[in-house]
Amino acid sequence: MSSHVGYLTIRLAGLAKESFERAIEPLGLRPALYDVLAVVAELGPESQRDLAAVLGIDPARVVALVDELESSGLAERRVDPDDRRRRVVAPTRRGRDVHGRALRAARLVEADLLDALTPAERTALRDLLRRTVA
Amino acid sequence: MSSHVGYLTIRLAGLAKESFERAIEPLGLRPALYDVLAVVAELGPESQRDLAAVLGIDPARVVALVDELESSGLAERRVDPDDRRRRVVAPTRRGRDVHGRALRAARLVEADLLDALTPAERTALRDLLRRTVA
DNA sequence: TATTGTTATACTCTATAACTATA
DNA sequence: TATAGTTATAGAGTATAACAATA
Repeated sequence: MSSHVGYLTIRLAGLAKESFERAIEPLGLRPALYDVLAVVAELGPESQRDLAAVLGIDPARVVALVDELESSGLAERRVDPDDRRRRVVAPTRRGRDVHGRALRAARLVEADLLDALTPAERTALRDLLRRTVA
Repeated sequence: MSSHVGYLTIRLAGLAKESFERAIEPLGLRPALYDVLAVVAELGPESQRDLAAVLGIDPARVVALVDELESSGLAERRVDPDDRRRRVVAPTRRGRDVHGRALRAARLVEADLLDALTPAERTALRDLLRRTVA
């Protein structure tokens, strides 16, 4: 319909998100769960408050997401001995494994998404997007 | 966090959508309402079924959206005399006016979004996105 | 008194199926 | 019987405020 950058970006984001959802669904993940798992797997254990800050979401949402990760055995809460109000969220061994699989799935989705572009064009697109969101 | 195209695209789409929502909110529109109004204003009157097909949404959703456009005086339903099951949706004069204002607001949002890029880079980004979603 | 996490509530958006009226 | 539109219902996702435990 329109070929404005805003419109095209929203459409491409929709495609990317759908493909990503399909790719991580067999791992028992949704994008929101992936985000939490990725932070604790890549940045190391974090308190729920810090997780909320990093992810830019409300601390109340983190509760339910960590509940899910915990009940599917991908992460666990540990009470911080220095401040017993804090629950530090850490990935389990299986959580790390699933995170690795999800990362690889994401790379495949990305390659498929950019199928029509040459390597040089992919780099150009990435750089333009990076400068625009910065 | 990540600089994958998929992630950057989802972030940029979020920014674009938020800015667009803020820009059209004073006009009494949300993105879904804007989409319907844009189709009837740009492509001419359409049946609700055709609207659903063009927009890629369920006909049941169109009902509520057209209800809203109608009650805010931006569009109106007319029974098709040739097939009295069909309701043709047409913009009112005020609907056309609001659509024009929303379009201009969208152009400002777009310019603001691409502030960091040169004109040549904006064109390049648009072309790369267009080829990727195609 | 302030902060961390939790619970409860409500609100938006959307998907689905059942229903009506016309054909 | 098939189609256009409508209504009702339920589900996911999220925002908000009140609450309990700890500092």
